[in-house]
Amino acid sequence: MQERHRPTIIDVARAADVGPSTVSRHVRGSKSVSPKVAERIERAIAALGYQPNAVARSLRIGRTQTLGLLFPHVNNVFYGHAMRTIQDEARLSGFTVMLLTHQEDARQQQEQLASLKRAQVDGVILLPAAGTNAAQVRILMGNTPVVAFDRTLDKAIDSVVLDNYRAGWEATEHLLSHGHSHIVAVNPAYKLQPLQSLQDRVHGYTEAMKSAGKSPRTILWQDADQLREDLRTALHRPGPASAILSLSYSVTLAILSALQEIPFDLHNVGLIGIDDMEFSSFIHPPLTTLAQPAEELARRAVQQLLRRTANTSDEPKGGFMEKAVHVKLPGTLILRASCGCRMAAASGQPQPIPSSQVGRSGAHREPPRNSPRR
Amino acid sequence: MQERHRPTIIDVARAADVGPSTVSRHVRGSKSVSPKVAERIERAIAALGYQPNAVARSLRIGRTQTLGLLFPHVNNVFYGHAMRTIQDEARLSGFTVMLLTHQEDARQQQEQLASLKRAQVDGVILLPAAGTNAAQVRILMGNTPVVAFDRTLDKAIDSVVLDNYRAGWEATEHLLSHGHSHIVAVNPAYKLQPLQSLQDRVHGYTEAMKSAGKSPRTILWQDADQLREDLRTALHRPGPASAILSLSYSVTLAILSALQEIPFDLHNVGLIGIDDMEFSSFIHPPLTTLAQPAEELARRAVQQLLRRTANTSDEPKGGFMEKAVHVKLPGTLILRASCGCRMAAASGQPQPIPSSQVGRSGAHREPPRNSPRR
DNA sequence: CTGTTAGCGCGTTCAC
DNA sequence: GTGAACGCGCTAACAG
Repeated sequence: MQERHRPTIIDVARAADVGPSTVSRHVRGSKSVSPKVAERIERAIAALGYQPNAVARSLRIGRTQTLGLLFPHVNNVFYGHAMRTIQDEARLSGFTVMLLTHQEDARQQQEQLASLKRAQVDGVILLPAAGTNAAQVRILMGNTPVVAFDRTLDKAIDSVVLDNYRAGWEATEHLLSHGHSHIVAVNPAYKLQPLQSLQDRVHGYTEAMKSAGKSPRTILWQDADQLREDLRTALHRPGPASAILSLSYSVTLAILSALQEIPFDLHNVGLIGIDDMEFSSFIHPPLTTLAQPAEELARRAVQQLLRRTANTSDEPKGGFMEKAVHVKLPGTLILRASCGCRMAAASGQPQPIPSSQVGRSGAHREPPRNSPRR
Repeated sequence: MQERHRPTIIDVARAADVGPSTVSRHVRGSKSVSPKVAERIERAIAALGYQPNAVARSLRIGRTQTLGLLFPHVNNVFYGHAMRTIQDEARLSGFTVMLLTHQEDARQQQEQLASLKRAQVDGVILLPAAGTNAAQVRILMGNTPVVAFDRTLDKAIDSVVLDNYRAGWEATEHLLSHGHSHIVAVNPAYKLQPLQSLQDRVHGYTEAMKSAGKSPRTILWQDADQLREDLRTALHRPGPASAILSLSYSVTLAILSALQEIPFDLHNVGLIGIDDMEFSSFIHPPLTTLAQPAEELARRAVQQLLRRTANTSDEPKGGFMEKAVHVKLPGTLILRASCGCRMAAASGQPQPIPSSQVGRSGAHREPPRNSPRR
């Protein structure tokens, strides 16, 4: 014999012998309810097992207290870590998070965005697929706030990203400081428009090389076979590359695979990957990486989004919405052995150092104050 | 000058000069709307950029067309893969998915479940935290269908899991077939009640060892230091262990760390991990694993859940709800080098074989037909 | 401090 | 085939 019908606020009101609005006030924590009444309500709630219907509440107040999260996928420590922090941070402000993935596909991304829009989320944190049309996103989302995460989208849309130029610069600097002079960078070859973030990393690399008087060389990764061959020649030709800079997570994976097939022992070449991996320390030698400040990025993104949602519910009269804000945070070099820091490996523990300090150490030059072109 | 107010069905009705209910019928694909009227409505929708309000609709029809997904976290290939498939599968039936994480914490899990309940999801796929009280879950969720994924919860709650007993058995068998006779299994030491799935794997291991006339030995992993020392003694004592069976993803990670610190070269010991890892092939030697059939598990879970939601909206009179169904699927041994299959390693490509075939190959004995105790 | 009333946007009878 | 009216569960005015 189970109850046919979820108890509503009215059932509770009846049971506690009060008006529905009093129950409503109480459950939302208003202090203007007398202790004795509060007590009765409390008991009624417990007795009936009442739980407020968030759907009805949302319809009434016009907000869902839900944030949409649209990521490419989740098989990446950084994504997972960011997602978790976003969830925690959102919960602190009473928001829940709805996570969707678009698999790096712009079409799927639009679909998912539409479904977030229909679900009336109060805002979305978007890690945009390559080739995303920012204008389309804006049109589709109307006045639902969007903040771009990890990859910028448009100068009109808030963003929170790694300082990619600096990341490229600093990783390169570190390799140079180990005496490597032939450093080759590996970048994905995107069919459509390339990712700005990756471009920036390349640019950081290029500038660091140039200002050290070395000539930059980039390998584009299109498929496994081609990458393997390109790496083979780069590593075996006269005046061979002595170090590799991997510009992204997926590229690092590809490089590792390729090296294994050549086969070429990682011990004979320097390697730094931008973006840390869960298993960086299990590679031989353990991989030095430039890790993104996941928590901090996540927190900033949520904060920015919540700021917008607060304004959105306002009338957009007078001041309207402020200009877009673009947050750019430095990464952290995690020194393991693959860059040439053998001592770090021997000591057992990797030595994370904020990359913002790297630039100040004697061995490194400061990168230019501002990343070029916005 | 932007529109103050999202267009509603009434705005569309006015613009098309019809009644709201006609618009409603049309948008939901009813055929009983004359072509000319349909045309007018279509135009009005496009002109206003109307999008149905899912919140209002949900309130009205009492369903949200949303499935809740509650996972421990997402930093695990299997989880990520499963999550993605669940999303795809759900979308095929017009459902969207809301993903939350509980960080292996029963308390957080309850909170998240409550929030799913409040959000009125039509069903939830739960990968339960260790120490979950099944009764509590049932009470909290009321008649919202729940299916346990990857870990069983209770015989009254639907579940879709790997055949863990068989997995333990087959992984052990494979090690035995390489001539290893001192095989040690490593299992996490849970503070609270242990996970049934892990118990089953241990049991499979134990039985396989016994029926081969060997004596099973299990190491419990409590913390890094203790594990390292236990492994050290197991590997160095007279009559040393020649192979290790890791019973879960996180344990494999711990073992890898420990081995690195001992230090002990993986080439001198056989190792199989239950649950595949993204980077299994980058370990030296590449790691043989027993992978879970993520897509199939995911699909089955969604199907089972949707079957329940269909019945739930029914009146629970007559037949009421059928008995819980428990799906158990075999895993797949992915042969790389760490188990002793050197040839597989040399050929470059790992050789996945359905574990259901393993038992039939000459070198292996059949596991008992049914897993013991339910 | 508390109860009454009127919608939020939509789907669904039920008449026409 | 089509429109009018009611209500899903809750909150935000208002009265009192």
